[in-house]
Amino acid sequence: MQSSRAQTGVPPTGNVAGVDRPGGNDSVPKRSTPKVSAPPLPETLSAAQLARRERIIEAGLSLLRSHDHTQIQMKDVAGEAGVALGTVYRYFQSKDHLFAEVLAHWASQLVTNVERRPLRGSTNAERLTDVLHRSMRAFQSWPQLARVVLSLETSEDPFTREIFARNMARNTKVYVESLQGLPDEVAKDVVSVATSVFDLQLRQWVMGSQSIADVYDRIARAVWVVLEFSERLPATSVA
Amino acid sequence: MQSSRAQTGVPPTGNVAGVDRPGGNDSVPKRSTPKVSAPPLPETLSAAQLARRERIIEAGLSLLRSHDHTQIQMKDVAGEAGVALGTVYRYFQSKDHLFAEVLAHWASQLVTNVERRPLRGSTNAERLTDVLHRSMRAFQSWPQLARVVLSLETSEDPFTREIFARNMARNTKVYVESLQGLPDEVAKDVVSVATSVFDLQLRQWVMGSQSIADVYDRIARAVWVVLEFSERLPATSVA
DNA sequence: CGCTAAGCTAGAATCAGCTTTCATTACCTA
DNA sequence: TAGGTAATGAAAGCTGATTCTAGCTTAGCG
Repeated sequence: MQSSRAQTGVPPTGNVAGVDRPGGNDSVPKRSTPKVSAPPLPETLSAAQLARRERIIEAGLSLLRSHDHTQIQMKDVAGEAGVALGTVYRYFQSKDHLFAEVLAHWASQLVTNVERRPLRGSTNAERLTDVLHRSMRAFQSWPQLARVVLSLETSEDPFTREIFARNMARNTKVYVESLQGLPDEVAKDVVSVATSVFDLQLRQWVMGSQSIADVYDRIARAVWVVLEFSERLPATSVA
Repeated sequence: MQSSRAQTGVPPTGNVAGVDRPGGNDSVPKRSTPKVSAPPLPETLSAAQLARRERIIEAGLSLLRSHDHTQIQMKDVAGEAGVALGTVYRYFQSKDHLFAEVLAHWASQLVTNVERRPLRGSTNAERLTDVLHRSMRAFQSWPQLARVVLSLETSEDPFTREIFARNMARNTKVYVESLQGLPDEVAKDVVSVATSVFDLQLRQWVMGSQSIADVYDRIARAVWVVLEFSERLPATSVA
């Protein structure tokens, strides 16, 4: 189930073992059963249940149209989906998990959408910029979702992490595909940098410390700086 | 006081006006005075008060040695500092605010430290990589602080944002200074990208989805890719 | 020196929301 | 149609930040 966290040099989390509380508080470990039963995998559900699950996700997505996810309460989602609160928790481990699924749901629609119409531009830089700008535009038309992303980026919930990782992998794939004629290694590096820039710009925009115009500009600029160099490394020079 | 948030195209926060709750819940606004009085500026405090304030910050920093900030409760900090809980709130608007100051405190020590010993490397790429690696190493020896950073990056608290912005400006300055002979515009772009990469790598390491070795590697690689290009733009070509 | 407001302290009380529980009831399959 | 699983509704748990209260202390001042 859990995927990552199996690397080298993982930082000491410091919260795994409930050793001792800071203050004079000498409380007990308190490791009550973290969760009796994990939510069933979607694959194992009946049609009716899948539908119900879907309904819950769409309810969440729908509520995000007009409300920040921090304002949306689980009971609201349940209500909107026409389902009992407990039912929501049958399908989703936590609020984070639910919204991670919501995000994935939305993103998967987007990707097919992006794939539908071909990328603009004749150079790698132009194409990569185009994809990044498209992604940003998507968030721009639904800022609440951007907030969800930022919030989930630091979620500890394993389900959330899993979904999130899958999501990021998908994005990376799309980005990589916008690059042609580059050695795999180089393409990977370029995409890694592009992703970083996108991430930070998204955050700064959402947090209100950067105008959307600057965001687009910085993304374009970053791509330019990075790619124009990389394309000179291999023999094949563009333009 | 507040600095940013005055740009163009700020995204609709959606949580400013307590219009209507999603569900059928027709609760009242409940906007009791959000905060009667802001914490006094450090400059206006007596020596004894400054000392007390300092003591609180150091208590927070000290507790971070062995505990994640989410595990540290305000009362713990108060206890560690030998101060009443209410006093902590006299000096700091919120938990976020407190930890932002803790972070700033730590960072300011670091910076002077970095400035003390000259940067290694004869090229811009080497020097920038060196600074970034040093910064990362600092976090590596104190992962709890990295977590604080990630958490504060999305804090809404205006005090926190302010402190954070100042911090980031300081970092940027150090980074820029590692670059020599580059047009201002280019240097800015390079640093912007470098910062993004650093940020994402820090997050991925802290969240356990990237080994620390890979983190250093990716940073170096990113700098290489970016800088080796930029240094070819102006007349002066290195190596 | 005596007074007074502001600063402190120790605790207790609020509050908000996610999560969990539980007694029922509805549904599906063998 | 019995047995078991899933869903419902309502009502607690629970955790911690934040706020409030009442009684001391202390520094500055006339």
